[in-house]
Amino acid sequence: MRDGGGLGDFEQLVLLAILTLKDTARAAEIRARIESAADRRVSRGALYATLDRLEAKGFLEWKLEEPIASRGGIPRRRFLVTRPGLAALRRSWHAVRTLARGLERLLGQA
Amino acid sequence: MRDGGGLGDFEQLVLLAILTLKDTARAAEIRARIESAADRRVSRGALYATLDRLEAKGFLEWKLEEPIASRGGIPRRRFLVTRPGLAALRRSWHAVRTLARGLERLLGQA
DNA sequence: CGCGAGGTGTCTACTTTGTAGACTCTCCGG
DNA sequence: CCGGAGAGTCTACAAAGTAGACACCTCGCG
Repeated sequence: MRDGGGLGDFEQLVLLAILTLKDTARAAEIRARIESAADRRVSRGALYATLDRLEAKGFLEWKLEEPIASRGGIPRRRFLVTRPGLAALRRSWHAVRTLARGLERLLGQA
Repeated sequence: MRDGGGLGDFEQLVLLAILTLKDTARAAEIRARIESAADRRVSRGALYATLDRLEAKGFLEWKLEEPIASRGGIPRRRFLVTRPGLAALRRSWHAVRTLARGLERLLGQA
């Protein structure tokens, strides 16, 4: 499906969340960010599955943080959007922007 | 999935296309609009399946046009986005806009 | 008339995405 | 030792996306 360049709707939200969080993009933060922005519940399973799929497509990568963390020395993963990931996001964004042109008032973008 | 209020990415494009086409939203036009805006191929099967799903969810409705059409007197369906459909689209739009805030330059919205 | 062309909608079959919730592992405090 | 908290994994299924073949109608034409 989607030959490889397409993104599902949740995938888009995840990539956007990572970008806005910059270097603090950890699973928990990503999840909280999406939940507040989209005002809906996001299960951890759904998030990790999506992160895995995006990684498999080469749209994001991650590295472990220093396990120096005070609470529970468990190293957490920090996510980053790759070049291809950003490109894919741009394409999706562009398509929506193009189609929504002229409908701003109707959609209430204010 | 998505309790009923959510929209998939392609569903969003279809609703947007119908809105921009106003009263000329017929299957063929919708398809052409999406193909040019998203710059990708859209099979007729994919489009009709999505239109059916959106109708089942109550997000759009249609009525037959006068079969007066010159070429092939086949009555075509004209699609309309319903109130609930517009509301759902607004929610999706809002979520993306919120998450994308501050990333406009990066995404190249110019 | 009978037939192919062109346009509309239907159906089948399958892949990819989205999602929840239970489960595991580790470290911590008591 | 045990229970709690946090991070990530696994299972199993529902929903959305997609292509391409199929069916039907009307027109134009030999």
